[in-house]
Amino acid sequence: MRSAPTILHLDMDAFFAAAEQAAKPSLRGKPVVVGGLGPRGVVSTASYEARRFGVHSAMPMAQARRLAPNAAYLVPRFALYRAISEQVMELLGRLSPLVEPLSLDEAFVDLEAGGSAHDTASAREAGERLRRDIRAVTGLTASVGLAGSKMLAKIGSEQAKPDGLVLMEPGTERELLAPMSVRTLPGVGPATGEHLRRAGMTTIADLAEAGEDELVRLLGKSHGASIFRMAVGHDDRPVVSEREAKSVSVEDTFDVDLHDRVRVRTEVNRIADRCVERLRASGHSGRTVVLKVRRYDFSTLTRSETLRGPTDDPGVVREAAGRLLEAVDTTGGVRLLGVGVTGLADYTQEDLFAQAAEAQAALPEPEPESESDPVGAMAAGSGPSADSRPPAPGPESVAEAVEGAPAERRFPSGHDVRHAEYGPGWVQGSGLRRVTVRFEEPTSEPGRVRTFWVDDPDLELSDPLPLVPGADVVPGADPVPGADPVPGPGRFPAPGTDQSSLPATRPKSRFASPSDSDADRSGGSGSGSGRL
DNA sequence: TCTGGGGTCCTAGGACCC
DNA sequence: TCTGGGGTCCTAGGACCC
Repeated sequence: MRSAPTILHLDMDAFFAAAEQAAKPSLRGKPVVVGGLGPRGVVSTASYEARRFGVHSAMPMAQARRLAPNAAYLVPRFALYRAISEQVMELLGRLSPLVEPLSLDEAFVDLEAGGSAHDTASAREAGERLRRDIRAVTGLTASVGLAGSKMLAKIGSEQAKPDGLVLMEPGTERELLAPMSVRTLPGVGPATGEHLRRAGMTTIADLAEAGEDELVRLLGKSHGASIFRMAVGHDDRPVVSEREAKSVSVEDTFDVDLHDRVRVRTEVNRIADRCVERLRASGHSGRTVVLKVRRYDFSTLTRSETLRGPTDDPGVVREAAGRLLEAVDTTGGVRLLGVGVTGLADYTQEDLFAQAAEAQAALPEPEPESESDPVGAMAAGSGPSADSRPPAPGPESVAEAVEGAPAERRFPSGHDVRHAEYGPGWVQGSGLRRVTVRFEEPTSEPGRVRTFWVDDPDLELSDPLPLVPGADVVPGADPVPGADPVPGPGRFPAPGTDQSSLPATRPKSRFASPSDSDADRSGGSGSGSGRL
């Protein structure tokens, strides 16, 4: 709670979908839906054009397709979003050392702590300048809320959407909040909202009037008290830049329910390995292993086991998860499996027993390699399909590959490719061993579509291109002495300078094997298709 | 063609300990 | 010598957020 609106909340507009539209000229102004494309996928982000059809986040993809059959459907490309996010976070870092990222596309900034604003006028100016800079550097629009507290800044950015700025003058918070729905408050979701509605409270004014005791009685001590404080405009939470991770987990929903107990077991092993990979990558070990099982009827249960000490050994985590699985009834089918690790130690430390075991094994003759290779460990237990499992979809989807055939290259819908002759483009759809590519790039005119065999040697997957030419350089920014002007890891790869500066790639030839099409009948499963 | 994946925080009961 | 109290850890589940 402060007397000047110097807490800023930034929220990128329809982030994933907007990033895809910026990367793919033919999708601009069109409905775009990003999310899981499998039979059990849900929507991550819908562009504003798609929202007009009623499509929104968390909606089952099947429902979205019914509502907006002509939208473009794309899988998320986190590498791209991360690269953009780093550019944005870098801009925020120029405003203040106190930046609290909430996700790839959202963050709080304490402008006062950074000396970049001290009153209403300077805060508004900083917010508008930020929006301009984000647009210049990323090509995307963002919304900004400014207020004297986190809660109000966040409500402000929500109201500002899309592409706007809302500043809430301190002192006016209670009257601003009064008429709003209880659901506006962070922490009031469907369940709490329904609970409150049954108690006759629908607006924030109702909450303030009810009083703290009543809300505590209704919602419990912690939740009730915090909701009451928010309802009367009190929120003293500071912006904190460093937050320690508390858990790491990996989960998979299967395209069809698993019934075979052996298969369930091997999937648990696979998922445990992936979880440990991530655990190690984060520089942690953990003490409690959690198994999550969602059954055919969507009922979900978790089982956990706390070890004697933290571990980052894939074998130890596998075995714990396996033991936990023993105690779970899976008859009827398993829809989802997950493995998580909590009780993180912020350093990597070998499990004592594993260490002892290795020491034993090493006695006759030292074998330094034992388990330094999580990928190898992964292959060991996951059978013949350990081959190709690129980032994308559900575990079952490899089944598309023809049996007995050599591992087929996958071209996930929406991903960037480069063709030796036609240059950069993106996968519009694939199936029946064909890939349909639209040849365009962020800075080009909308391009044309061609179809190739998946094994065409001239076609290969490529890294995302920057959305804005020379995007790595922030305009008008004083270079900080000794500092890398580019966000470090995950930055955009250097554009192929020769091609990207040329005008749109214009295919000269009328033919590309095996077929050439302008209409987009890729013959695929329909993924990523639609009239563009 | 119903319902993802990665997280955080809170509650509540039982075990265990002093 | 009626039935203690409080703190901490572990486990399971649920609400919520993006």
